[in-house]
Amino acid sequence: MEDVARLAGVSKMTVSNVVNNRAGVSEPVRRRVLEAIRRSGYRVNVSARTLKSGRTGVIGLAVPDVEAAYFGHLASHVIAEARRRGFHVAIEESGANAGGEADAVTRSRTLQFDGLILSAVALDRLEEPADAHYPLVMLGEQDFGGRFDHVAMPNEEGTHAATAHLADQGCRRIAIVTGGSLEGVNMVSRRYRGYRAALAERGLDAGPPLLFVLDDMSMEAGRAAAHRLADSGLGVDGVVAVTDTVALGLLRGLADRGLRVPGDVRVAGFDDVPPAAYAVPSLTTVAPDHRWMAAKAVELVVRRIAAPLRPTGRYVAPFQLVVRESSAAG
Amino acid sequence: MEDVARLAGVSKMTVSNVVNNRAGVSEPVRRRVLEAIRRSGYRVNVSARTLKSGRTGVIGLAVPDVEAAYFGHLASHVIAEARRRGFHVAIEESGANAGGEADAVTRSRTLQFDGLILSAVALDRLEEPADAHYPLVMLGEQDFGGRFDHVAMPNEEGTHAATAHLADQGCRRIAIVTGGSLEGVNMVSRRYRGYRAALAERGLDAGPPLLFVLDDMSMEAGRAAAHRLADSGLGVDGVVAVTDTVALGLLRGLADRGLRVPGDVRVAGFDDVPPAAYAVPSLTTVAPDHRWMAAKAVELVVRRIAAPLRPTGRYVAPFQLVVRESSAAG
DNA sequence: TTGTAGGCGTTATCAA
DNA sequence: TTGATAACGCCTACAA
Repeated sequence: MEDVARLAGVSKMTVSNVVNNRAGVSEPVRRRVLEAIRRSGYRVNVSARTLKSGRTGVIGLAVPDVEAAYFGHLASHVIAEARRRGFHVAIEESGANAGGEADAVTRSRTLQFDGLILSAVALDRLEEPADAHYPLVMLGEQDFGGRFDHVAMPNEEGTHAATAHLADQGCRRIAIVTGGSLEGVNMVSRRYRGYRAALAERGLDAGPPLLFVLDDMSMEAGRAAAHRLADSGLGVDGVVAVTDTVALGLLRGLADRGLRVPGDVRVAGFDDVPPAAYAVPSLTTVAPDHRWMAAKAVELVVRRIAAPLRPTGRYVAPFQLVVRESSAAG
Repeated sequence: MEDVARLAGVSKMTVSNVVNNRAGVSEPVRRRVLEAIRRSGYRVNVSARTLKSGRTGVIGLAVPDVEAAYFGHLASHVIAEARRRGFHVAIEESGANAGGEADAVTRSRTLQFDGLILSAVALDRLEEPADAHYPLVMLGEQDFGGRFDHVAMPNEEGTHAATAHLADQGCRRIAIVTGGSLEGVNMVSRRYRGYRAALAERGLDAGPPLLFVLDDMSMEAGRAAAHRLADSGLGVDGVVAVTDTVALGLLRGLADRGLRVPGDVRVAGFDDVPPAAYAVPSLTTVAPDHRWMAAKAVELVVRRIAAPLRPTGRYVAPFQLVVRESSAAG
């Protein structure tokens, strides 16, 4: 900066004013400075600016697993929306466990992200006594008792719609394939509740034999569940999967056992990840409005960065049930 | 930091020494300082440290599209390897075009990433006169004339192996579905060359009618290509797809037209993304060693950060041809 | 309209 | 083994 100032024959302060487009710099001086910047290849030092201002202009996005299709999808929307608002996004991987998610918060502050969007799957009790007002927006399904801004998925509503749809297509023995804990309030328990409610309304069986619980929510686990389901002799004719990833594994596992979809079994997923539309058969699924969620989450962090003490809010994403081949009638 | 120093009754410098695990601090003092840190909730200010040291400890990873399965896959390996070496990874989206990729480099320097791994698909002539020694590692397929460290895919070798395999399975009319420019040296032209070579060795047809060029390399484009291919009357019995994403779209498009895979047409892809194993039918594909590539790329940036002037190198990833249902014999 | 002084939090250097 | 000082590059506040 000093070099530029010398080259242009002005002070550092004038250079700063030009760089930041501040008023009060005469046109000829401004031009001299810009020329000097160009010639010297000067570039502002973000660290110095950050040190002074206390802001980095970076929003963190912590997701359980960057590899999962769903998160790539989400990330691209968050990046776009943040850019629109003049922020930059840094993606963090938290691992799908409470420790990793708590670490992500700590790391986010250490790295001085101005705020963090945390797609939490495991963290239900987050303790942050030291600095309770770090701008933190929860994205996901758990219950945080109103302590954080929270963009939620339409978990119950979505699964309810998917289950009801399968029933409407003629399914009578509808299983659910899910993972994680059915205790407490989280994605899994909420989706399970939507499934139960839809079956109850129609007087259809629900009970444990139709409940398949996975160790994790991977494609491989979905595939294994399909094998168990096919071998169970339960006469299952419909399956609600807790996520599309699991559903895609299911489709594969049912194919392994020679079961036709939708001929023998109808399947519905949740998320509408891109591969869902291209699977063979294409996958019926609950499609939350990801763009809406991303935009909302970014809006909330940005607002909270500006006003750390404003009251928190909870917002549920709108969704559509996208009906495709995997649940076709007849 | 001053607070901590006061609390522990030492100087800021001693606090710094304790925080950084430097030798030359007596045990009792160290303990006092750690206790003071704990009580005060002190956290180092990364910006200040960066300002002083000129290093952020962050490596950028610029990918064309965070949404593509392949890049999520890659990113998770890069993150793991970087963490092992004490670096943090920031993921950037460049858009699959030369402008976006050049911007990614500029942004990387503005944001003061210590180095950048650039998965370039469009950038063939990168000009950076101002600061030619920014640690930059190219990941991908283009030819950079030895100006950068470069981790390349086994493009020709891989496609050659896939094409030869289809021929060995009995295919006689093998098409290729690809995208982008066949001019110059890039991923697409390299893969095309591997395909031509394998066909030539076996005296099989190649020529333009069997070449399907896409506008982009999306699933949707792959699907559309399958429709064109099915409607072409060319009697195609094998297809080499330039990527798995395209191949998965192809499988979908062939299903749309009632063509059975592998019964009527055999298909091979490139990348071995996770969904490839779970597709119906599961996809035969060229599987470059992604972990190896990620590790190599990180190793190269880290080395170049330490020694900006060392000579550049080019490294080609090892690969395996993973044979699955989509190319089964008979 | 432009310039000067001081400080953001850290660490390298050198002195005690 | 510990501490004082200066400097990293920028920006706020104030003075000219």
